[in-house]
Amino acid sequence: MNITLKNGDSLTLEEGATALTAAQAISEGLARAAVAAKVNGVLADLTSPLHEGDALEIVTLKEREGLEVYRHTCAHVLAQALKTIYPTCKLAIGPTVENGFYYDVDFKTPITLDDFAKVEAEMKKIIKSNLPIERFTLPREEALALMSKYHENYKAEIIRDLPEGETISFYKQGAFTDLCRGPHLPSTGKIKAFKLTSLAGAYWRGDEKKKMLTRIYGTAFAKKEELDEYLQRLEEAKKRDHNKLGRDLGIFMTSDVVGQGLPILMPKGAKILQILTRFVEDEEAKRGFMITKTPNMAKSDLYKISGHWSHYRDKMFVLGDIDEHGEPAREGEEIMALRPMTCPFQYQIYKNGLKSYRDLPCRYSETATEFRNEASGEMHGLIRVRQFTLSDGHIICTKEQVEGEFKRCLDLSYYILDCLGMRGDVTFRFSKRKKGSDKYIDDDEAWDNTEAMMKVILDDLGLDYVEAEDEAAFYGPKLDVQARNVYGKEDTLITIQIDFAAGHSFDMQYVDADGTKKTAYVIHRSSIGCYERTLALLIEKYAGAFPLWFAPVQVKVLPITDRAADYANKLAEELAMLGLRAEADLRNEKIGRKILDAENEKVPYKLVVGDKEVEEGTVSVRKRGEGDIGSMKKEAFFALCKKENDEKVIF
RNA sequence: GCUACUGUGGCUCAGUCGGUAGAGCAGCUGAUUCGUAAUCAGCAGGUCGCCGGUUCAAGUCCGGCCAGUAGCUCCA
Repeated sequence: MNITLKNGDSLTLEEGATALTAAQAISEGLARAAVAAKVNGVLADLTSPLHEGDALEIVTLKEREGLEVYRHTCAHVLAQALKTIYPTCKLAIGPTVENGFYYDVDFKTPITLDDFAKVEAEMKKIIKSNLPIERFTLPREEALALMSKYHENYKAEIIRDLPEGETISFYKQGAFTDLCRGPHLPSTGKIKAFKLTSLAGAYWRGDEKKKMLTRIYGTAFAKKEELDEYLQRLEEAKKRDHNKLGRDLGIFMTSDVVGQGLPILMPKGAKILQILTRFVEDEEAKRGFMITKTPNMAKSDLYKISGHWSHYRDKMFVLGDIDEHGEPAREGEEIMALRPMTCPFQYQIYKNGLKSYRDLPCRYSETATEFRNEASGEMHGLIRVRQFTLSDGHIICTKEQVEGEFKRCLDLSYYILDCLGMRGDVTFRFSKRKKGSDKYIDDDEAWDNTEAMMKVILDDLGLDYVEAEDEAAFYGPKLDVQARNVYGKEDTLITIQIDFAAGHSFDMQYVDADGTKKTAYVIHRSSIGCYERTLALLIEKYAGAFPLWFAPVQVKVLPITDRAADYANKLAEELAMLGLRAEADLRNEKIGRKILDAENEKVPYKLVVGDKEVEEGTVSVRKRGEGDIGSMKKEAFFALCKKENDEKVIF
């Protein structure tokens, strides 16, 4: 038979040939490197038989898909090892993830990290025996029978949920058989470098009402060196972790007696946030936003109108005793709650007086502190907290204005991300509802219309986005601007949302040109996101070495002896008068020590001044990352520093 | 909230088999006034996260709570 290869060549093979024999026919090296194949564009086992006219592509570990097959097989080896050591454990699922794989297992008695060595040793044994991996399929009933023979009720549940007519395949290696779609390596001996990395709990089928299983994470690479390099990179990344670095640099702290999810911003952290807040408020004002200052709490009445009382109450800090229906526990008691968002407050401003179509779009914005009672296990440094400050804004406009306003919001966020140097670090997510879920306002038509409207806007902007089901707000779809932390975990930085419901629920209307009253649309948006989270990502991005314009201390003046102390103080004052942030280090220490400390503080510029500089009115400049860049007139340094500050230079 | 791990002076870490704590850095005091990544000496600093239990004796063993970390669920 004849098959075609990726490069267009055709290859003649004997009947019954597999992808592996085809690879062997091409070269022994390719056959050794091969881990899977793509037959007519579909990823398949190397052992899968070929047919006349098939298009074949050999997949190796150089390809992403090859590495995934490799890791997936490694997950099966893990499962086999676990079954050998703990025969009573039940296997759930074992897929690959971005940097490795995991297997969810239901253990009779939970295993601990100490057991990893034993499990890894068993895995090595399985790899060393180089067991051939065979695929076979079964009809549904027989598949169920096989799994019940092994007491694998999780697997049985998966089989029952498979659509009618779906092929049910299994992979067998030695005495171990697992339900799996595949593909897999041809034998276990192909695995060269793997490691079990962590242990965690995970709910069966991601449902917190279902049983929590034990998830064992691991990773695998083509070579030992690559594995070591990966582990090394992970260690390096941890050094940038904002939760460690932010504390070391005196940016924030936490206190047991203050409480979980309530970080305390220290002078340096507060300074950075002040700089960012002023910048954002000014940029918003330039773009037509009106600043507001609304209360941090309100009566439950307000949240009842917004829908938060029914959709969000369990996440709110409620002041006063309420029953399970959210009603006062004692008749007549007034129930207040800290605000989880700003929207309903700004709507009150809109509703203060009749609005004309000439008043729209009405753009409100506020540096707003919000409170959300997150579950105790959710908190994480500055990324996930219970009290946070957001540049929160709402645009109330006509339906026709939604598109233009939406684009303006994204423009502003782009500008801010550019100034922070983060534009290249973000990805976009179009967050939609899940049909039929009771998490969302029940109005299919409005949802369909609004999601379609947002899609048109996103496509028109040519945005490269991923669609995510079941990620919308309860009142409408969102465009989420996503960023990753140092561990690769993704979080939402900025969000722009279209709300079709608020206009109705809050009765926000305007008088149109024809004299009739119409209901307004609302865009919820944040221009920089939550400041605490943004700060966390900035700490990690720059490893604490912030660009000059938002560095808490921009210049450190280092006098060599007491004789230069007055000059150093004067320099710091002159810089302050120019709106720059400078400190003089007047400690009785040698210059080398002062430089070291300033370097560790990650100050962008250090000015070394001694008798010579005092006499000449010069400064000897050290630039962070470059060292001594020579001496210059103090005015020349002021100009250079001011320019870098005003132009918001990013490096 | 769930699973696993962690918690010793401000920071980084020692602390054997249970026998009431040790170092370096930082801090303070003094000396030194020094030219580009750690000057020297001395001093002080800890109810071992908190509460309870076992024990003649607990930093060490057990339980509960608090806080931190990774993951799940949730989410800006």
